[in-house]
Amino acid sequence: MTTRTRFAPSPTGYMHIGNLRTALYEYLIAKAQGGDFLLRIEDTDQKRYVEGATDIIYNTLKTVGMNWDEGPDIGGNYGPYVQSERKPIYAEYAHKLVELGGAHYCFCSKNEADEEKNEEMNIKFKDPCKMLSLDEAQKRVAAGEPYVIRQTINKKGKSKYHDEVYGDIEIDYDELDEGVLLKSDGFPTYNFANVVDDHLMNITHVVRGNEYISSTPKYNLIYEDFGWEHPHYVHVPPVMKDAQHKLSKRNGDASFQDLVAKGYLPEAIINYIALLGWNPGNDEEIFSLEDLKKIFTVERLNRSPAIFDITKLTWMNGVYIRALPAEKFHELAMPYYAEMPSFVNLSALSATLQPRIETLGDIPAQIDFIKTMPEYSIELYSNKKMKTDAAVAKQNLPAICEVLASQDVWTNEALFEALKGLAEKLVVKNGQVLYPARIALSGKETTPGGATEIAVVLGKDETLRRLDAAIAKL
RNA sequence: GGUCCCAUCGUCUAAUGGUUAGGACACCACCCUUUCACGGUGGUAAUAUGGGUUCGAAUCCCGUUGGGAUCACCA
Repeated sequence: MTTRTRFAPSPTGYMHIGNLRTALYEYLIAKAQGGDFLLRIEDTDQKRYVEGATDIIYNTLKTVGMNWDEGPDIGGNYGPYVQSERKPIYAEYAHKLVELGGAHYCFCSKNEADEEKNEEMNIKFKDPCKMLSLDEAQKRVAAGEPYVIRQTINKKGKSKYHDEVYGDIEIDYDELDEGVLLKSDGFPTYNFANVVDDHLMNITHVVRGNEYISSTPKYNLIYEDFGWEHPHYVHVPPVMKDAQHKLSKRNGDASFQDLVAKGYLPEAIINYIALLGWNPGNDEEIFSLEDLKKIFTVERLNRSPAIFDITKLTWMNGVYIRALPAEKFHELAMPYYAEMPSFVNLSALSATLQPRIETLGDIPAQIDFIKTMPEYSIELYSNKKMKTDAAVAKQNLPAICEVLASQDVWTNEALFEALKGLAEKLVVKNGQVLYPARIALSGKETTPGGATEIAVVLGKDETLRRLDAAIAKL
């Protein structure tokens, strides 16, 4: 039997990191076995539906390269793959479950059910409708009375099941709630739809957040009542924002698209979140999606929650940026160069930036001095280690200007040799030439690249112009 | 509150009864160096707690503490 997993998000807004990680694990479990990964949209709650949310799901999955084998857009043998389009199926099975004794009609209003509950929540809802005979209930249904279908739980003792991550789970049947399976609007709840769909779609491994651990026995009861085999369960711990709170889309944190907008690469994000709750068992930590497909195993999934650490993601993103082919990095950086003056040598700029940034979002702060020289104090020329100050600058800048003016080959190597030669001729340290030159060209204490690299980025004309201005300022 | 789950450096984690408790990020120091970064070397830093079991416990068992989840006509 081929392994089949599904990613079953509800289209209620942005795709957050925890969701994406669950999708990743689902994808990897399927693909590690050469199985199928499918996409199912769980839109049974019309109130929470957000326009455009499904597109975000499609786009996110596509940009990270997690292609699905079956789904709403591409079809498959087990469709439809949108739950709202499967409404008649759930109704059919719900009524069947009533016949089978696994559920019953309930005519209580929502409020009646709520009032039954103790404020301490330790009294279970005792549904009076459970006492109705099937005959009588069916008559009331036929008469058009509004109803829901609730699960019937008569079993006693302990329910047991095996989870691939948490091991054996035992929960007393008395703890289980006789929840609503089919709502009065005819839509199923998650509790029912997921069971029916996972069975009908031949899902072999159900991967989901560990908040479902305690309701899984209810689902198993439904599988049993229908005489179906239940799938393997892989419950995964949550991704946390801090020790107390799950990562949420509120508070500006970590949706996939936010991170991409901040200049994180999809490959780095995938790599990082794969390691949030899973490890390969050795010290390696840089993995492409293809690598992960080969080495992923559920045995190495963790049981405890993991805090999302943007600092480590940022480091990892830097690793990915540095590993990029120069042309590819240049292409990604281009949008950030939109305002650059025409004299700028953009490929030289990319070359100096690539080893120095960790996210693409770092670019603007690095290149701000290029478009316009910042206001700066001549104090900037002072550097103890380089043994320079404004006086040294004033002394050396004219000669620097002269040497550079006579340079025809405008490359980093050539300029560096020329200025090093000048330092030798003047019998000063390299830094006493290069440091003032860099300040004169940038007006900043730290810059991406040294004096000669910046000169190459600025081009000869602009370089000489800035040196003249600097001399005048001194 | 009932039930379920979880607990190793600040963070992600390794070590499935025997290790000086390992790695990575971050942090600090040094080296490299035309500033910064990259790269290199080194350092600070953890088994929540109390009992068992055992020759030996981070590892197995029980309690405590702390955290999380769940108890919706949300998923």
